[in-house]
Amino acid sequence: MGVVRKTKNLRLVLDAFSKSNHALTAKAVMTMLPPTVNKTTVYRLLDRLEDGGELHSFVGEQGVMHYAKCHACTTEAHTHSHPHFQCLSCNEVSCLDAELTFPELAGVQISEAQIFLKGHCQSCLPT
Amino acid sequence: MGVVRKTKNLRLVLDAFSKSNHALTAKAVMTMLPPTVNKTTVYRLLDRLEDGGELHSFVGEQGVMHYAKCHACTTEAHTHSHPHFQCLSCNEVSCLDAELTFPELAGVQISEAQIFLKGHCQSCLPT
DNA sequence: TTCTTTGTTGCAACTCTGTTGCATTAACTT
DNA sequence: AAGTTAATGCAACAGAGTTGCAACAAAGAA
Repeated sequence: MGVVRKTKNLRLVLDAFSKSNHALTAKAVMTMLPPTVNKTTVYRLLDRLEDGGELHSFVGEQGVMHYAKCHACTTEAHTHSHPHFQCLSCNEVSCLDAELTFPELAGVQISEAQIFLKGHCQSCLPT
Repeated sequence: MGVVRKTKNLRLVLDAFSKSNHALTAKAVMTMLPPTVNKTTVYRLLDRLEDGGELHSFVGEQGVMHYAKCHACTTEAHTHSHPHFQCLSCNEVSCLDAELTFPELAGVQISEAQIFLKGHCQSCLPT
């Protein structure tokens, strides 16, 4: 039990993430798949891929789940503590290659961090 | 136009935030109010208080909106860029008094930051 | 190849957070 | 007190995500 089958839909979802270097919502993935694919299937595929370590997820704008294929992370070391970034011009969400360390904070012991940054990406910055 | 009236419900919501030093969800606020108060009213009160600078909001766990009364912030300078913290034991969400500065990150210009940390609070840490 | 097992998909219904339009009520002004 | 305008309740709705179940398809066994 627990065997993940490499179905056509699963491959299509992975293709979608390979094509765009950005993070995608379930809704965004659906538009990149044949319209015959049910939304329940998409949610389940994303869950499966996350469990399998091929994607990681984080809460983005408006509390909507985003999924991304992280190039820096291996299946073994899945410390997705890198920041995520949304450009205020093009609205694309992407992972940033940076390790953030936190200073000692008032009496609390930190074990996880979710950092969501907003600003302007390289393509959208005035030259 | 635009006059915010100090109604009974508005005062009750503010009281709820004064009583707990933690961030509250709309749902949590509802349980602290008389059950006769409609949920729509609660959402509107929270919006009003945020517009008026008495509360600030942020996306917490599971993408759910949290509201908090921040002691460090004045009405003029509402840079709610401080981190928010959730204890993995007691699940309470609170504001941390810390200013975070970000290092230069690969080609992007950062203007906003949402930091959500998880760990263990002082009360829940083994002594 | 065919049978059987077991994982996958589609569908419909549902949960949960949050919003909107509209009629009614309550606060503030004069 | 009367008029104005904001606040409230209600019902219906919207969007993200989940669940139960029947039908289907992939992988292995015979």
